[in-house]
Amino acid sequence: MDGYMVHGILEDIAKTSSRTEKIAILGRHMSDPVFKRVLVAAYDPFVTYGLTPPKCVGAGPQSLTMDSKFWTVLEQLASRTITGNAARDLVQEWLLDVLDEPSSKVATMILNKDLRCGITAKSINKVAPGMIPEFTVMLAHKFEDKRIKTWPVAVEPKLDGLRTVIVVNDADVQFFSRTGKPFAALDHLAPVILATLNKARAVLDAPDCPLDEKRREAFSRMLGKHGLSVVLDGEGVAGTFNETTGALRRKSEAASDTVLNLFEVLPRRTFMANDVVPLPYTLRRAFAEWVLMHAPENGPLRLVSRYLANSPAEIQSFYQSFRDRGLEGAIVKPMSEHYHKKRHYGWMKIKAQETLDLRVIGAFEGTGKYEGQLGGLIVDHSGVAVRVGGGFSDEERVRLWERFQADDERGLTADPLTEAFATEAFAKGCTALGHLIEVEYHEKTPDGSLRHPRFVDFRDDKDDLWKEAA
DNA sequence: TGTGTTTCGTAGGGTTCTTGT
DNA sequence: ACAAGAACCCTACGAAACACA
Repeated sequence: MDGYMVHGILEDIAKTSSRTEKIAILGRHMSDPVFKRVLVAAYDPFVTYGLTPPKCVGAGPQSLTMDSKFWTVLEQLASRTITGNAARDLVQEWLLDVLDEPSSKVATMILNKDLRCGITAKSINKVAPGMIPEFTVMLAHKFEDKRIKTWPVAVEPKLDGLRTVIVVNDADVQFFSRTGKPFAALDHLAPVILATLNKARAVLDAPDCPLDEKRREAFSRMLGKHGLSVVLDGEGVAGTFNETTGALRRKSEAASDTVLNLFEVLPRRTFMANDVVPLPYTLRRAFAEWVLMHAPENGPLRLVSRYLANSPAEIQSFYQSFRDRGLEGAIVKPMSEHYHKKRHYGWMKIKAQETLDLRVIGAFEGTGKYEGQLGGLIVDHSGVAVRVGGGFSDEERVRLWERFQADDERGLTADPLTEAFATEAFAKGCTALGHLIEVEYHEKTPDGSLRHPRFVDFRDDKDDLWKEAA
């Protein structure tokens, strides 16, 4: 197979909107080494190339085959042997002068880490299990009380930091983000983790172990039959959210003030090899409590607290008490649910929803499938221009982009961040600019912007200027 | 050497379409 | 008919790496 054929197959996959059909096409070509290499190069999340390729179409002589030197170029980019302008120039040369047109297109898509045909690692792994490495953890859905079948449910505080997953295999301790990227800034916590686990192990093995035999057996298996073999899951917190992201990503120094707020201690082999760790929350919680009993007091390892709620009202009151303590929200966990390595209703989050009515001062075009449509609206939030890019339906993106462009041609001259802007927009009959929209968001950021802003609706009804005109 | 830009990563917010129950 | 899965848009912000004056 060569670049021409790969490109043809990707076009076939792009053409059909049916997922089963996409997977069937993938399956027909999965045995080809070039095709496989393209898929892995594009979708392995642990390989990145450190640049955005220039938009250019090749007219060179070479096709992308197994022997192509382009694979070497990719390796050099991935290992950052070649970076910066040198990387940019080399890539441009390959895309323009070396590779032929279809191969150049495929190469560009690889560098963009997106083959533009409606597939990702999930679909590929369905056809060829394990081909694309995936690192997944359990995530929470939004809270819905109809999901609760039995009471009580566990309610835990939700902390605002970075998800941290710690893999312990004997004396080897590694720290990962929720997507499997290493957190080297936490390596200094390995000794305290090992000490805690070893202490727990010693108590289990002692003749005067306080646990009954059945429980001792179960905990012993969960801790690892031979040596230590567990995965700890929790939230790393080092100050505010921004301080935490900074500290944990920093390579130059250890994140020494980090507290690991742990909520799971899972058997490592089961975690690594399966999509589900088939142990009920109650057992996992009991095990985590018992393991972390052996952590040093007031040290960096903490077990997140847990409360039991017997009604939706009790859940809300726990949530409110967490908010009053300055915490981000609550996680609700039905007691019999297993640990699923995906977004699952076994965990449900409750978070604050704030809303504001803000004036539209601009707009921007979308990218990808939203090219030529609205990417988002820009609003004035007490002098700070905030980009609101979520919450629109596809239809609204088309309509609003047209409205904005018509407004744009009216040639507004006032400073967008002043009161005069709305007056001028009104005088010139704008249909988007100068109007109020309701924006939902998570919180105000230290810079006076909004975290996770999304569009709700136009609110001319709340705006004297436009209300009178209507 | 300092300043600005790009890339990548963290966190999160959504809509749309297909498939499975 | 409804839920779940998958794909793919969008945000703010920090660190690192690089470009350029």
